[in-house]
Amino acid sequence: MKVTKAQAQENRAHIVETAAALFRERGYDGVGVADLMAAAGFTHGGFYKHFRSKADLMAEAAASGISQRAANSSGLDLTEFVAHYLSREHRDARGGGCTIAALGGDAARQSDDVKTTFAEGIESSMAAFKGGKVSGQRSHSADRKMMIDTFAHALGALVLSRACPDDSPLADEILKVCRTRILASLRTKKEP
Amino acid sequence: MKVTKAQAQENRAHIVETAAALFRERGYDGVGVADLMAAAGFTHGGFYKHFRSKADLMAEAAASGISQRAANSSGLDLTEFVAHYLSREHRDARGGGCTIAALGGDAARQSDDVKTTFAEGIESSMAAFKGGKVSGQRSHSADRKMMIDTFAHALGALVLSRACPDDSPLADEILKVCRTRILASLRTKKEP
DNA sequence: TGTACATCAGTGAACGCGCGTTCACTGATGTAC
DNA sequence: TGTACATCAGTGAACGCGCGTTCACTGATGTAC
Repeated sequence: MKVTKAQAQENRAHIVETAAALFRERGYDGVGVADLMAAAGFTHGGFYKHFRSKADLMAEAAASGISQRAANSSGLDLTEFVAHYLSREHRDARGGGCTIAALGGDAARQSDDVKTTFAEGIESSMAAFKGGKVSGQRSHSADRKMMIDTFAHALGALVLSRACPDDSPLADEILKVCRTRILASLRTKKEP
Repeated sequence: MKVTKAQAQENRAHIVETAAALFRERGYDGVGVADLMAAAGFTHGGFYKHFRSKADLMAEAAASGISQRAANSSGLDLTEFVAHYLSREHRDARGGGCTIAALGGDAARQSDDVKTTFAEGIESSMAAFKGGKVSGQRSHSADRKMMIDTFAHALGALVLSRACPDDSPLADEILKVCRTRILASLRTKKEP
């Protein structure tokens, strides 16, 4: 059962995307190679025709997940981004959501290979906003600082909210309080 | 080899504390029952004389880790807390640091039992500050909102910084930018 | 206070199981002539 | 264009290994008389 070169490449990409979603949902240790290949529609043996090891795929899936997300939000301004990022929908859809929020904690325990992927992902996510005008900030440096701060703030709110039980009032409270405050802070900075 | 009732209780507590630190360092899946018992100075068989299962211990270790941290920072005001929370020392000492930052992402994938422990931990951590005067906020509700927001913000900065490679300039930049901004924001709110 | 017995924290071998990885095999694709 | 052969993506059984958990056993502690 060989397959067209083009088809093989497509299959590979499909495995990476499936893996990215499953990893976000269940964590790196929560997804086995066999699980993953089955979810992508293959048997597990073929895995090693595409990847050297599971660790290899982890780095690649992280890169894919982050860049896909960056592409999705490239049209938005920071305000719109934050409003969606801290929505209940995003919080409850871990598999389809932000890779850094879903796996950042795990990344801290992974090899520098994976961590480098995350760092690059953070930079390129910020670059996606940098293209469009972010705000009325005076300098490039102030702009960058504001983005780092806003990302960290929103990420923390999402992680904290997700650590609470599913129907917990605290989970919603965190989301709402932080959304309001971040948006207010963005408004203040915009017209100083 | 039986042991005094008091000694047994002490041993149990020691296992929980050892587990809390190991889990923070390596994640729930990164620590085996045998590892853990060896680190605490025992053989693995005795584990089930103290705990029903590994999952049981996970919830208990989370509770222990969070409450210990809350006790440690009960003397500080929010400003001092944030300054330490976003220090390089805290970022690089995951095993001894904040349980929510280290395991919050993993908690999101655990049972509601563990999540409930985290939610209670968040509440009790805030209560530790509520005792001392947090700020010049007018109302109880504004006070609480400010604490939730500040916790989320600091947590996000820590998680984001830890997701970067060990000597990455970005890791330090995130910490510094967010520390400066959170402290500035606390100052603003204090004297309105 | 002293003796006999039950208790149970801790030991270490053993269990079944699922994991990441390897391997011989298949058969359509790609290539050489 | 047609034929013969090499390639290699995908299959599915098998591998060794470490995991969480169980179990028969030990012997000092706690208890009953």
